[in-house]
Amino acid sequence: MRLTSHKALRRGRDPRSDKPVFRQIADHLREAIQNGTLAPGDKLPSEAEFVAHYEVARMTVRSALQQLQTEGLVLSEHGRGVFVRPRPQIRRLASDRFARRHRQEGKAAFLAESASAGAEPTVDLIHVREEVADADIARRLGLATGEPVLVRSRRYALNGSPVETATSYIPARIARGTRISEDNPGPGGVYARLEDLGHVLGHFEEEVTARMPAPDEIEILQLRTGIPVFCLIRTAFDVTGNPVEVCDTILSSDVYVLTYDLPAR
Amino acid sequence: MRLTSHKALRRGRDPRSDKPVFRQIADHLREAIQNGTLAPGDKLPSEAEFVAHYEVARMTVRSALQQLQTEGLVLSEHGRGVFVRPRPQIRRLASDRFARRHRQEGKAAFLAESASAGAEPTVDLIHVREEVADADIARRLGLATGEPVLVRSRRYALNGSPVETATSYIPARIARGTRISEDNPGPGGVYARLEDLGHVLGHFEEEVTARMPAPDEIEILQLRTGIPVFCLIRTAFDVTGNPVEVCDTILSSDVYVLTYDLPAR
DNA sequence: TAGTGGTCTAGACCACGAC
DNA sequence: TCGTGGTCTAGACCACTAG
Repeated sequence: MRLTSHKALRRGRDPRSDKPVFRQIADHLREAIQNGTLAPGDKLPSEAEFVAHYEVARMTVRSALQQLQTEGLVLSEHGRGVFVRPRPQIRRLASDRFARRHRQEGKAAFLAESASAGAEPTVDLIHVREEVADADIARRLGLATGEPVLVRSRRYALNGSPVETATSYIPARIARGTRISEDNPGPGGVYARLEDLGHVLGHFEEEVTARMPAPDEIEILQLRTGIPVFCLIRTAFDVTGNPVEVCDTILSSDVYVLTYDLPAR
Repeated sequence: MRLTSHKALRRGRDPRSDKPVFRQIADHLREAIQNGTLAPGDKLPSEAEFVAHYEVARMTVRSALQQLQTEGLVLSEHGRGVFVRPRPQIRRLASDRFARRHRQEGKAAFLAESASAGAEPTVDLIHVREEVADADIARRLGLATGEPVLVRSRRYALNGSPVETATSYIPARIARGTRISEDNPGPGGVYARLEDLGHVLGHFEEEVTARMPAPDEIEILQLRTGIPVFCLIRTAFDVTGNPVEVCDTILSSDVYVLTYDLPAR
């Protein structure tokens, strides 16, 4: 980026504006990013260059850059510089992604979709254990208080970048002693095993919320500042209407577009 | 909140931690908020009190508070103090919210849901005009380039607080000269009028993304720092599979839970 | 080693809110 | 008026990256 002259900004506030100086600088840069003057991946001028150009203190420049960072427009790399955030490859999650026809191809949902998108999927951080369900999970699964559930946690990555964590809860009375309790539940995943066991799936209910990530989520998903997460809580019901599984998923929101089909009647 | 003594934090960094001081302060406060020591609505100690307690510069305290603000945990009010963010009343959007049986009650979706939730709904900022569709809208509506669309913009509020903006795009060849072009489209809303005109609705496709809001969105939805927005782009199809409307909706994510029903087959 | 961003200090003046 | 947070300055030292 070439710094053009903005005399009005020098020596304190622009008299034509009551906006704080750091906001005016942030607005300049935001506009440059949105109109393409600064393209994704481009390096911004250094803080020192901004200080010289605008004739302000370094903290004022940093406030402007911080503002853009919390908007998710730029990212800073210690020792390298500040860059316009590149747009990651987008993953679309379709509402039919748990349809039986997909399970019958023998692949779990994540692996099947990734393969078709041409990215290299990996799964790690698998923990499988039994616990007493917390109040919310127990309510969703219709469990008695104190009833045990099987908890399956895993993290999914594409081309080495984490994109999603998921934690499944299955009543222990269903899962105990079956392949669902093993690290690898086999072809088609947990849902295929549930159907093998006679719990034919009828439908799913999915709740979607969004919020800023907690520090532990930033770490596990390697998130950048300014990127919210989607929280999905999905309940699987069998054909008789009984809940058989709850899955709590955290998605990095810059990677995902969720698509749903809604009925008109 | 009563400030307990944290000698380890005084006089610079805790030698047992390589975390920056402002992060340690933020972590303390985050924990107090999450374990309930600081309840929603509570006032935090003033910056001056933190400065005296931790024996750090004011900017260090402000960095910690800024951190919590971008996480959406606290909000600051100029001249009053910093407060633990109160949780607003939640609205659930169900996937059957555009079902015909709801339209037939004669109410548009937003008003019908709000009434049942006991909140006072208002709609303002209505603009109705004809424009040339941009590339994305034209693609979704299957329009020729340059073909005009009717654009309907409005903002919805509950009990005086804005919660949602929506912009509808309807091909002008369908809407022109009908009640759809008027400010008040009549009972049941635009969808009811489309069906009156013979465009019987078949289904909707909804795309959900989340991101940090742009400054104009912060203003129009009166958002606080640290709250992402949902972006919904919904396309309405008639029973013959032709798109008849696209609706672009921005939701404040701390007010909404989206719920969807997914098929298992 | 030079340049970058990350943290921190110790002040200053201002704008807003409550009393 | 006084206490609050908002902005800004002019430095300092540190940690990371690159050549």
